[in-house]
Amino acid sequence: MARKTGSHSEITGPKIKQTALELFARYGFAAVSMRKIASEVGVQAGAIYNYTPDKQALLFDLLYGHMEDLLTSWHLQNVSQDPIVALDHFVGFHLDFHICRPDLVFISYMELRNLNPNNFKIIEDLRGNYENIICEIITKGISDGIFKVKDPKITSFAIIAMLTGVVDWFRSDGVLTEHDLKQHYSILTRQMLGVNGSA
Amino acid sequence: MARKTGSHSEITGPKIKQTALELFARYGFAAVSMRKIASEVGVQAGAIYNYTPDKQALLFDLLYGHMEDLLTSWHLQNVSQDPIVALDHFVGFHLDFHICRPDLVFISYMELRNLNPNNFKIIEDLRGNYENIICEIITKGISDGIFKVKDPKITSFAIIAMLTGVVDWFRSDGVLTEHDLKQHYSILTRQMLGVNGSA
DNA sequence: GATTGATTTGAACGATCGTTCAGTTATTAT
DNA sequence: ATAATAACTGAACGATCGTTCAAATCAATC
Repeated sequence: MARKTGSHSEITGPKIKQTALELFARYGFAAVSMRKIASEVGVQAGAIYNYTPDKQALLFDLLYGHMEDLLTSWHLQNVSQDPIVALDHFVGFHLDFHICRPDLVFISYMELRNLNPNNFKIIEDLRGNYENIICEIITKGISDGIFKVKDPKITSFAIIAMLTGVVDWFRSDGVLTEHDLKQHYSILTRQMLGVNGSA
Repeated sequence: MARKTGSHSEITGPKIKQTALELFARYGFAAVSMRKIASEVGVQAGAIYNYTPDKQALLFDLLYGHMEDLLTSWHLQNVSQDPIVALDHFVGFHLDFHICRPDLVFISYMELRNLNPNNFKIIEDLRGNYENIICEIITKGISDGIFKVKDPKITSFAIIAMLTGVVDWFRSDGVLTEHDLKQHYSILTRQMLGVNGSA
C-alpha cells in the first residue's frame, strides 16, 4: 500500500500547515508529534517530510508567514496624515487582523522560544518593524501637539499589548460585535493618548 | 551508592520547584523532561517523585501558588475609596508584583493549556477573582462620575493586558527605573479612563 | 554503636519521539 | 499503453519520555 486515491500535493501541503498550526496552538509545539499531525491530515508521518525539512521549519514557516502577512497587509493601507485618524486606523486594523487569527497570534507569542537563534532573530526583527508603525504614528501625534504622552515607545508597547490581549477573550459569535469592540478600543486608545473629545 | 552527603528534603523540595519553574518558562512544559529537572537539581529523576505525585502537579502547584500569592498580597493592601487613588494603587501593585516574577507570569499564561480540566478551572476562577478587583474599582469610578468609559469589564481586560505586557520587555537593570515605569503607566491608565489632570 | 526512618540511587518498564529510506502506488506526459 | 515522476507507506533507527521500585545510603534517635 502507498499513496492514497485522490491525494495531491496541493491539498496535503496546506493541510499539514493548517493542522500543525491548530495542534501547536492547542497543545504546544513540543507536545505535538509529527505522527499526531500526520494522523490528523490522514497521512503517515514520513509524508510530512515531502513538505518540510523538519519540525522546526514547520513552526518557523507559520510564524514567518504570519508576520509577513501582517506587515504586507498594513502597507496596503492608505494611512492618513492626521494622527488621530491614523491611530484609529491602526487600532481597527490590528483588531481585525488578529481577531480572525487567534491560533497564529497565540503561537507567535508562545512558541518564539522554540525557534533556533537564527529564526528567532528574523521574527523578532519583523515584530520590531510592526511596533515601529504605531510608534511613528504616536511620535508624529506628539510633535503635532495632539497626543499627550511622554514616551512613544512605551506607549506603543502598551497599546499593542492591550489590543492583542483581546484575542484571549473575544469571540466573534458573542453578544459583543466586532464593530462595537473596535469602537470601544478606539475610545480607550484615544483617551490613553490624551485626546479629549472627538468622534 | 545512593543519597548524597548533605542533601535534605528542605533543600531538594524547593530546589525542584524553582528549577521546574525556570525550565518550564524557558523551554515549555512539554519540552522539559523530569530527567532534565533532576539533573539541574543534582539528583536522579526518581527522587522528584518524593516531592510531587507527577509532572502535572508540579506545574499546577506553581500556577496555583502564584495566583494565591497574588490575591493574598492584594488583600493585604489598604485600598482607598477614591477611585483615582485606588486605580493608581492597583497599577503600581500589579507592576511590582509581576515584574519580579517574569517566569511565573509567563507560564501562568502559557501553560494553562497543559493543565487538566479540573486544575484549569481552579486557576481560571482565581484569575477571574483578580480581574474583578480592577473591575470593581472602575465600576465605582464610573458611578462616582470620575471615570469616563462605557464597559468596566472590557476596560479591565485592556488594563490588565497592558500592564502584564510590561513583563515582556522591562528589565530591572535597564535605563528605565521601575519608579518611572510605574509613573508612566499610571498616567496612561488614568488618561485611558478619561481622567484629565491630576498628580 | 545499633536501630530506625527519611532520602536517593540506578535500573527497568512500555511508550513515544523525530527522522530516514527503500519500496509501492497514483498521476502525468508521451 | 508505456514510461517517468510525484506522493506516500510502513518499517526501522537510536534516543528519550514519565513513572515505578527494590536496594542502598544517609541523618537522627536511643
